[in-house]
Amino acid sequence: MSDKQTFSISELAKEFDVTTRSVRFYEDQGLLRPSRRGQTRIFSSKDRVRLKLILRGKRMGFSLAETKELFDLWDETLSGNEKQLLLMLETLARKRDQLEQQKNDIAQAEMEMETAEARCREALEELQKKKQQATA
Amino acid sequence: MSDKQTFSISELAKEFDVTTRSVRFYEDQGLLRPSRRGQTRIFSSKDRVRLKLILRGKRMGFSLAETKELFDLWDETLSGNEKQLLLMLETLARKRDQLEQQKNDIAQAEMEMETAEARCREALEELQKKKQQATA
DNA sequence: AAAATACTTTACGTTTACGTAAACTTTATC
DNA sequence: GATAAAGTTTACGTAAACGTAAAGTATTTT
Repeated sequence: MSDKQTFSISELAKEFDVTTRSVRFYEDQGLLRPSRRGQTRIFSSKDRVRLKLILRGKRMGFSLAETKELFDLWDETLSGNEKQLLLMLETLARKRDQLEQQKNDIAQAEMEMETAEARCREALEELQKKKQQATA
Repeated sequence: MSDKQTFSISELAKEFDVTTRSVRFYEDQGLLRPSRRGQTRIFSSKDRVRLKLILRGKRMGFSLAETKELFDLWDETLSGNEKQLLLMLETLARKRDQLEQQKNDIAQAEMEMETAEARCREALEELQKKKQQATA
């Protein structure tokens, strides 16, 4: 199934639950590079991986431009010149800091949500007591 | 320092490194509710907390509308009626699922960045070897 | 061969989250 | 009392990420 070689635009759109409009937009912005049979786009499994990365990036709050930068940088990195390799390492380090920040944010949010939930449950119990008193 | 009771718009903007424009915009959208002395906004420490939450929300990929919903919901929750309490609990549960998803995304991203970094380092070592061969 | 289906390009519209400028008031400083 | 500094409202502008037609092509199904 997933080791399929090529994909139509609607196959990808369906699989990842996005519109074809979005997929075409991502190509427009240089994030995907499908080949063509006539006019029709043919997406490779590499495109598929990239689409997955794009969407994960979005969920993590990355802009398309940021994601594109990473893609481009990685492509150049593969060309194997030293300067590009070092640049990539720097970029990776910065992104890691971002991820650390996000993990902190999430941890904080989780804690606050736990205390919020606890308060809700307490308040609910209070209400139950009053109900019982009313019936007594 | 931080137990100050009131804040001017520029104090808050400076502390959180945002523009006054943004702060006013957040008020416009109903996320902050400063009082006034004449025309001038006076922010409470509650507003300050909310601003912090807004910005963390943004880093986590939340829209202002989403954050506002949470604020409003929490305000109504405090009014203590049962329906609101249950609604809040539901909402908290959904948000938790979101956080789980984000944690997964981050974990994945971290793994991929590690392998990317490893590849870079390998490629660099290759280059070093070739350099040595060239000098030999 | 007619109709439905899937794809295409072009292009204007929309929402979010502000930026930026203009014109004005209030408060602090020299 | 002038002038700078910090605040205000009003309003138009903008970048990002698509939505939404319009109008056409290509293929498949009936």
